[in-house]
Order: sequence, then C-alpha cells, then structure tokens
Amino acid sequence: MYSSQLLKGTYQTVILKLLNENKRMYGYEISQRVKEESKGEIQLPEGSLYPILHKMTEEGFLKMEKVNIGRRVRRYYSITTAGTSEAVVRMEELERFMSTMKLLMQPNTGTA
Amino acid sequence: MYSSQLLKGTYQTVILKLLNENKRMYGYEISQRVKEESKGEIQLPEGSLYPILHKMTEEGFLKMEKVNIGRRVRRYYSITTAGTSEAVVRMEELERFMSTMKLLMQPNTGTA
DNA sequence: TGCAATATATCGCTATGCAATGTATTAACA
DNA sequence: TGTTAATACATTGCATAGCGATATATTGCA
Repeated sequence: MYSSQLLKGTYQTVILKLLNENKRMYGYEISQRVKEESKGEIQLPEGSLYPILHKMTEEGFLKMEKVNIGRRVRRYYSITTAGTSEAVVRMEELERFMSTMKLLMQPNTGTA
Repeated sequence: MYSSQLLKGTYQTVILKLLNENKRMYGYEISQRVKEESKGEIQLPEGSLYPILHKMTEEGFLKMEKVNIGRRVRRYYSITTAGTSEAVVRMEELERFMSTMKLLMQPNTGTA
C-alpha cells in the first residue's frame, strides 16, 4: 500500500472508470475489483468508498437502485450520461498527470 | 494545470528529488525549476511551497542556510542524509503507484 | 454455536493544499 | 524620477479528502 496521500483524487477516477465499463456494481463489489485489478496494491477502505459513492450520486454522476437479494438490500450503482463525460475527463487528466510526473522524475543531474 | 487533488502528496517527492540532484536551491528557484521541467503543467504555489520547506527542515530531511545576496537574505536548502534516504523511498513509491494506476486505467470491458 | 465473509454506514480526526495577503528588494523602463 | 514587474519569503484561514474506528445485519460454513 502507498502512503495514501498519493491516492488522493484518484479514487473517484477509478470508480468512474469501473462503472463506465460495467452496467452496474455495488460498493463491496467495487472494492473487491479494485483490490483484484491492482493486485492487492490498492484497498479502498469503506470509510472512503461509501462517502464517495454517495457524493458522486448527489452530484449526478452515478445513480443508485436498491435490489433485494434474499433478505438483504443491495445498492447497485450505475453511471449517468454526466458521469460518462466526467469519466473521460478524469481519465485523460490522470494520464496527463502521470506523463508530467514521469518527466519530473527523470534523473537530471547537471543538465542545467 | 491539474485538478490539484492529484498533486497531493507529490510535492514533497518532487522537492526531495530536485534537492537530491542539486547541492542547494532556494524556494523561488525550486518553484521555477518545477514549472520549467513540467513544461508549465505544475506551478508550485508559495502557499504550498514554503510551508513544505519549513516542515521538511523540521523533520530533518532538509537543512537551511541563510546567504546574503546584496541586501537580501536568501534561504538555501540542501538535503540531509535522512533526506536522501527519504527521497529514494518516495521516488520508488511514486513509481510503483504510477505502475498500479496505469494497470487500473487499462481498458477492461468484459474481461471478467 | 461461532467465526469469517458479505454489505452498508457514519463520526471525527488528520493531512494537505492553497488563495489571499503582506512585506521588502531589485531591475527595467518610460 | 516614478512605476511596474520580477524576485523572494512568509503566514492565516479555509476547504477537501481520506480513513480508522466503530456499528449493524445477513449469509455461509465448520
């Protein structure tokens, strides 16, 4: 796991990306997928995950529907039209950001 | 410029990296270098820069010396032994982080 | 029965960034 | 000479984001 400060601002992008590629997912499922796809490097804690899902739903990027699974109510999230646009913007921004950071991290002794 | 949330946690790494490669630099110089090397994409605001320099000096990663330039007192920062170790750790962490994010950002429809 | 996994939720604390604002020196230029 | 811009450092106070801790309930399995 990373010093966590690095993750800031990436969670929303990751979630939007996942929901952009999957019809619907529920919170726990998202956290498991992130863990899986990141090979255990990123574990989205509940204290972060659920507030983000609520917030992005409020903002209109996601929509939620309750589905009864046995006696349990599962909350499925899916992406909205606005969410799809946002996903694209965020992913592009993240790519650009990573290019810039790569540039900055290049060894550079005495070039100036 | 990026949504700023992405930058969180990277400033310290960037500063440590610069000071690891240069004997000494002063605040303004650092901000200009970051702007230059990032091709204008990252502009370290003073409100972020100076508090970070002070903090990292307190923590023992940097040391500061005042130098008189004409009537002006310039504050030069250089990296300590602890700072060099920290720089390595931080840079490695950033690299790992970027690999993981790259992995997560790969298109992935219906693989599962 | 009891434990682990599944599933969601919230409170309160911490870390970080940064706009705004202030001060002072130095250089350029009209 | 007066003014503007660049250089150089600093601090206050607000906003954002993450997340550990904690709580609750269901489900599956040994």
